Amino acid sequence: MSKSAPVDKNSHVVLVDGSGYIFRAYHALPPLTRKTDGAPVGAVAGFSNMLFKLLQGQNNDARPTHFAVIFDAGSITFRNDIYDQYKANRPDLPEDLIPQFPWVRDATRAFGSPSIEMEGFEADDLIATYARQAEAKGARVTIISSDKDLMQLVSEKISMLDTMKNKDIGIEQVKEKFGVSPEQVIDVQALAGDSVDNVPGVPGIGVKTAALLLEQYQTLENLLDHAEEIPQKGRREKLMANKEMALISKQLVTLKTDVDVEEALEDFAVSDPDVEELFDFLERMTFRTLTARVRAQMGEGATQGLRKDDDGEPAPVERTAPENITFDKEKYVCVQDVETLKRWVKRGFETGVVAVDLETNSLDSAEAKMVGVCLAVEDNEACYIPLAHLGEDGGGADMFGGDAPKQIPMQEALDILEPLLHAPGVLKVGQNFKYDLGVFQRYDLYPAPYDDTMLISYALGTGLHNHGMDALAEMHFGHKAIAFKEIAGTGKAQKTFDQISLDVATPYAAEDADVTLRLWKFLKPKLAAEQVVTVYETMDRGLPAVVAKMENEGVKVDRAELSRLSGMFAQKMAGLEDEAYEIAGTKFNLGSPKQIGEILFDEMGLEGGKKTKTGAWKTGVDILEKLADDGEALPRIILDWRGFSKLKSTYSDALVKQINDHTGRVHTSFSIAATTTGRLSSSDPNLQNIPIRTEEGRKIRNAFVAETGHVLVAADYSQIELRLLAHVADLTTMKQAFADGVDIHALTASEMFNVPLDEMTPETRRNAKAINFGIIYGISAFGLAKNIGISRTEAGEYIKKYFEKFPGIKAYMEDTKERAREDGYVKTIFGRKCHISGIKDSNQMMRAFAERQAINAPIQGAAADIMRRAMLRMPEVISKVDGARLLLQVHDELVFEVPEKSADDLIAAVKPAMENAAMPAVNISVPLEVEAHAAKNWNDAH
DNA sequence: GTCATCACG
DNA sequence: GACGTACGTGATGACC
Repeated sequence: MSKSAPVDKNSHVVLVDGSGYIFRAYHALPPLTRKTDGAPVGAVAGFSNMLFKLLQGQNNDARPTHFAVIFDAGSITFRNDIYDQYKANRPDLPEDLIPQFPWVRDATRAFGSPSIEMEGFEADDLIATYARQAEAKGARVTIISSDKDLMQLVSEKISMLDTMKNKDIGIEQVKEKFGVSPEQVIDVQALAGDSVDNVPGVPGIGVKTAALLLEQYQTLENLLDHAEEIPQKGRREKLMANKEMALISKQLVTLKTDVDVEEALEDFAVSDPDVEELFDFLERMTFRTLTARVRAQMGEGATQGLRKDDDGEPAPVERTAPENITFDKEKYVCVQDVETLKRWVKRGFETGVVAVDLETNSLDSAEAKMVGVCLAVEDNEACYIPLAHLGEDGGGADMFGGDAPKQIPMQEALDILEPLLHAPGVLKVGQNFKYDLGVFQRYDLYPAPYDDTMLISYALGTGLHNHGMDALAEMHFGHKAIAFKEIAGTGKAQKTFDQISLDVATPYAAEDADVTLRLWKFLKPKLAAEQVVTVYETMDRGLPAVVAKMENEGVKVDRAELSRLSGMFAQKMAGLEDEAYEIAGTKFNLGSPKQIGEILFDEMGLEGGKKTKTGAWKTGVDILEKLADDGEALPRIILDWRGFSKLKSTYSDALVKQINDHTGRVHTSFSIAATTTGRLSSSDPNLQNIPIRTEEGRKIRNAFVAETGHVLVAADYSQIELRLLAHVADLTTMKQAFADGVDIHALTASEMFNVPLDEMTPETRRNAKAINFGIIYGISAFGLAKNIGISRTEAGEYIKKYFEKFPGIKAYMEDTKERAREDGYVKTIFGRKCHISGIKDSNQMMRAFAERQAINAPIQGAAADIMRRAMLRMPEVISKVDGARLLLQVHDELVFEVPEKSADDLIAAVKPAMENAAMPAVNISVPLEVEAHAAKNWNDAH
């Protein structure tokens, strides 16, 4: 199948570590199953996608000229003759991975690539042999793998590529990892050993120490010869006692570069795959998306395009749209007269389900004007109703007046649509419907009932993918919708939708509605199948209308006060700059971490510098704080400057720019389906991170004010996450403390350190508080130690003590991790599923990270669920208080604006509604408490 | 576009 | 005694 071509300096040889890839794909990718029989095919899918991309040359700057996938054959190799324990502690293969091995080889052949393996050799040895052969002929080599054992091969000509992280591994990256150049990697590995492969190494010597020793002695052999000269007693003795082990280890980690291979390198020249075989394979695996991609790439009947041309130059990537018979854009209709519109409305009443999508002239929903409306009632049966398109751009003052296309007058069209939008018997379906509802609200339309496909997808589970239309259409239908960029252009010259001609606008706009309706048909039934109907109905479904209203309300900020603050911050910064230049003896940019690092550590030569992974000096708060404590003046100045700079650029300057011209208020955008835990997020501007912790920062909060005659009411849940932890982990002592209204951090301190409550020092309480938070975050000794500035050992003891004093916590953590491993997700007490990826990762660090996420998600998620439930009830709750409006949500806090005289009424209504928001779904075994205060500005309302 | 930093819960 | 970590977000300026 593959053909032969000479390998020379113009060649690019790509060698894929097939076996390594399978394991990583298996752990990193969702457990996809085959549609025909439910067989596990996740790793095969990941592998096939990667092959396709690599052969196209998407991951590399140059396409391969020679390409092969190399596998391990069997598990016994010549290394077991050297050391019988080699790879002896490998865990058994996961059951659902085993059947995928032969299919991965099938995939390789289907894509027209050689599949190489040899009894008695690991894939790594074959790769090493071929790579060195190609290098000798002057070719460039890319090894597709992230296996550190292959890093010894890296050279000027040979590099590695980690396709999962899209990360190139060259000489520099190897030096970072091992602290030595590639030639010395085997010596480092021989000393440090490897627990994964069960390479013994020298006990007590790790990579860091090994690199240090080799810096001095160059080679392992030289080091061992001079072992008795090493000054440190421990190292000397270990080295002398383990010479033999070190040498055996070196043999184990050294890859063979002279395997008597059966296939010649030249025979790896890429050639066209057998199209029939390829599609046959893709169909067998039921890979819809990839099939569409391959088809799009190849064009109908064509086999070119996947591979290089004969002249060796990369062929241009063909941009053929996937021919997808299910989407027929020809059938979309542009509605320009009243009679046709009435017929579409009638169709909507007949089908009872209508996808609705608005086109506007701006992404900013507080600003956007309606430009057109789309409806879809059946597959391929969709229309676009233009309402405010401008004429062709032709220059002249009158350019938008004269030649606008024929359109139904806006108000007339909306009057015809209104009965449909408000009909209780017609379900309106949107995708990210919050946006459309926000615009509709400003035209006094309130579509209901409605479904939101983005939220349905979110309720089905978070953490696997985002829930935007492009992702959903691609994932479920293998369909790539027209991108807005394609019709409007990019950058400064980008058109707004009202400037786009109707023949272009119609297919784009109608397609979105068509896709939305199909997504609804596909996803809605899954809610029941996945047992998340209650999640969707009671925590998600109604949010778009509530949040759209909040965004439209906006919040008032005091422009003059913010400007005054900007001036004040600028003055303080200027003063600090002068002081800093004085000390440093030179001018520099205080905003540049790079320059700060160089001045502090290179020029001034201060101790305690650490480097980031990119090799720059670390200059974070913790580092500078430490230097300042040691009596250095400059770090303190930099920290103060940074504080003012942050306040000025991110808040006082930025907020003024965000004041809407028409409303005079600031309108944020809340994302309802963005986070993995169920929280909302806020952006443009982010109003969920307005300063509060420092005195200077709180001045920003002073500038968030109520209208004349009104006040802001801030209502926040007190320690909701800790209360939920006490509930879900069934922590008896803690639950009792909450019931009794005891200071929970003081209680913790008293339990942990045996101090009576009335003798508690603030210091002790603060430490206990940090531990409480740590538990919620999936505590680690290192993290706790860093946070409260104690040793890791001490932190470890605290944690142990905590587990003793609060039995239940340990069980909760273990159970949660177990659930994540078993199911791939964890659930909140309200049933929201949060997928945790990486929980089975072979990398210990990734796994630990996933475990902490698993522990945290049900707690943070339950708090988010409760807040969602509370928000959904707010329209009803505040309707009894005249003029009360919900403005903001900050995770455990709601901010309202209300006429001054009604503030007490509002608090009386809101507080119990929030406190009982978990009911009736879950009866929390600790009381939830809400604190609410009213004031003229947000700062004083706390 | 990515990184480092820092604001919030 | 080697790894390198507290959970969830978004905005900024510097730098490539």
